[in-house]
Amino acid sequence: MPKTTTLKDVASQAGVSYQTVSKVLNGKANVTPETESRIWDAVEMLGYKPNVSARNLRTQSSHLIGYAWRALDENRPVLDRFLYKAAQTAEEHGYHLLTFLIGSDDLMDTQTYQAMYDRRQVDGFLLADTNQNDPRIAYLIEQGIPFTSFGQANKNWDFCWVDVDGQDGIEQVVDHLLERGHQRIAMLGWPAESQTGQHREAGYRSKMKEAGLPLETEWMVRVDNTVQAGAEGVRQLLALPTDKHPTAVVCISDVIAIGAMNGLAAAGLQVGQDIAVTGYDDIPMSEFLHPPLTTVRQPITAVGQAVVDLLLKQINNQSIEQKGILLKPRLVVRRSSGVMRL
Amino acid sequence: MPKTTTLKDVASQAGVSYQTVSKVLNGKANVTPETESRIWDAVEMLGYKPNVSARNLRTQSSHLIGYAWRALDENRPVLDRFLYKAAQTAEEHGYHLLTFLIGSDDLMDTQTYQAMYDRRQVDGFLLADTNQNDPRIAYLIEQGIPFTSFGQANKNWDFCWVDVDGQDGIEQVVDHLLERGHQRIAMLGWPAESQTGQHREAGYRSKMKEAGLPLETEWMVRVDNTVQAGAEGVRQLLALPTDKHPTAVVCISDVIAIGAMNGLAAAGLQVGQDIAVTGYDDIPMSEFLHPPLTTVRQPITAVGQAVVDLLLKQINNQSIEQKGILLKPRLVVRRSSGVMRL
DNA sequence: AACGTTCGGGCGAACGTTCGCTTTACCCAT
DNA sequence: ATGGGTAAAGCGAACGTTCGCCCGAACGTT
Repeated sequence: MPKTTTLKDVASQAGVSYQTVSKVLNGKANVTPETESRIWDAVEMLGYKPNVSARNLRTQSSHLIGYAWRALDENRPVLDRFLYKAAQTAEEHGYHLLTFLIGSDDLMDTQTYQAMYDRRQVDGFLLADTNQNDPRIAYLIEQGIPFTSFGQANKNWDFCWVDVDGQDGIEQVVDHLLERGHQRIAMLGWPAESQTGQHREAGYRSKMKEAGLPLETEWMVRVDNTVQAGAEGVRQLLALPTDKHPTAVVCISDVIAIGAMNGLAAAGLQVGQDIAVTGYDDIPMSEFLHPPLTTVRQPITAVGQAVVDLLLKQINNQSIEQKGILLKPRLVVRRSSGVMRL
Repeated sequence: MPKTTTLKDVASQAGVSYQTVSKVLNGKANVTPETESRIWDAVEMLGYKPNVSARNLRTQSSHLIGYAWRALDENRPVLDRFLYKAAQTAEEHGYHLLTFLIGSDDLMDTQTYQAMYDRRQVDGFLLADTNQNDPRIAYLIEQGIPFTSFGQANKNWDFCWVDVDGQDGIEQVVDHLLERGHQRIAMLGWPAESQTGQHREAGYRSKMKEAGLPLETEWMVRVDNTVQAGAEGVRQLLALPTDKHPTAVVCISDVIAIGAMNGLAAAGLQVGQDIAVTGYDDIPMSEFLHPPLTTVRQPITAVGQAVVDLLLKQINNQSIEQKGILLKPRLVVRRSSGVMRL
């Protein structure tokens, strides 16, 4: 193990005190240009890199952002993109992402967050997959711990979040289907607890209502976010009497849409021709499905960046002009929503 | 900001010196049971949590494992499972995963690893998506920095790795297809640089040879790991003269298999009936494709665990009985490999 | 000639641990 | 009584920084 070089090594090389080296490195020094360059030369020569533990101890901060993985679910493609951009933004500001695991036990989970923060292992948290009344959020607010969430929560809570306007996204989808002449539009949504699901569902309801179309309860099917559940969902729709068969199925995610497309193909229907299917997320594969999937693209990288920006402002006690940021998604039309035969 | 409680607080509460508290907490103390319980009570009462920065500074270790994200590629489903289990195993030993980003510039990348380690920000690294002669591996070996990789590399290099026997996996696939009577078996592989791709390809070659079947060069198509490329791959196969059309397509990954299935469906072929398709990875969706995909399931969680175990042994200077671990995958038969009509 | 000011840089202290060595007190054998 | 041994806990130092304050020299002013 090669001896690690410290400030003192650099100092004796440059012929100054080690504290002066520290100041120069942090740009807080008042030194002659030649002393400064002597110091930089020494730093370069010895390949000095500051020891983060020492710095963290002194500055009482870890320059680490905690992010908890709850489980490996079907939403990973979205979360991965989110995390990637978040990590990138964090690094631009000298921070890194620290991963830890939580389960599904609310009490235990908040304790995990608490432990991480109490030990000063992280300076703050990033949350995703939050629910309405998420106990983690309640806890973090109460403790005054810096955090930002991807996703809204209880309207009465005051905290930083970034979200994509799911209602708007589905409204764009339904508008698109209405334009193509569809009237019997069904929706495969998520279980009712899901807050994100509720927002997207609201988009479906509002546009159907606006178009003067009936909100048939049979057309609103709630399923888990898996391919299998999507296939099962369309099976339910196809079990309806023929005059109630939808001509379009709005799916709340691409994963479900893939299941729906499989299920419809298995029933002998040509997606994009006999029936329209739409998704949500624009996962990489969507473009290359058979047929390519009409879907909604969320500005995930913008979310990742905004979330980290907001978090760092909290950590560094900077003023925050706007605590909640709602971004608009964008409809991506492909062949799965076909052309309606009128 | 509530004042953080330190060893000294606990000590004065328990009426001992703070160093004694430290010893008790680390199980290195020689104290009367009653003193010990007084200390534990104080710890409990004040909710004391050790400050990791201070501990890290003192012990010269960060209890952090570095993992670099190279990019968001189609292999994420596998890497996510790997990472999840790695994080879990790490936590069982008091370590956490620290994420950082690298690009594709070899020199810059090794510098990033170097910087992370020199600052003592991490105690070691986990690598994935490695190539033959990966410069990161060369660098880490040379510097004597602890690391373990998911995937082998240059046979002449001496380092810790865990891998899944890709040759064996594809051999199982080909055996399965041969049993079903297939003779005209094609393969969609990865670009020739990919070491993992080479291993899997070797499985194809060896079994074809063993069965006395010709290795037609047209049946070996190399494509990128995307759905699109898979579809393009089968298009090439279908462009062959009819008597050279394969009856089975062995795909090197599920992602490519999905593309292949799409491409075949688009050409009017019934996968699992007119032609067999197999994948590799058993991504969550495979089971629910149309038809369900015959594929190879890798023991990814075992890999994640083994990789971390090996790394921690290096970090803690424990003896390592075996530096390279090769695990066997398992064939999962579903309907996409159909039943050959003989 | 005596006196502020400014510049360049040194110095001590502290962040919260861990760890090895010392000290105190007590017990027992001589 | 004296000494040796051990158990229990204290003590000093160190890990590598950052930060505020102090100090000496050089300078110009009255």
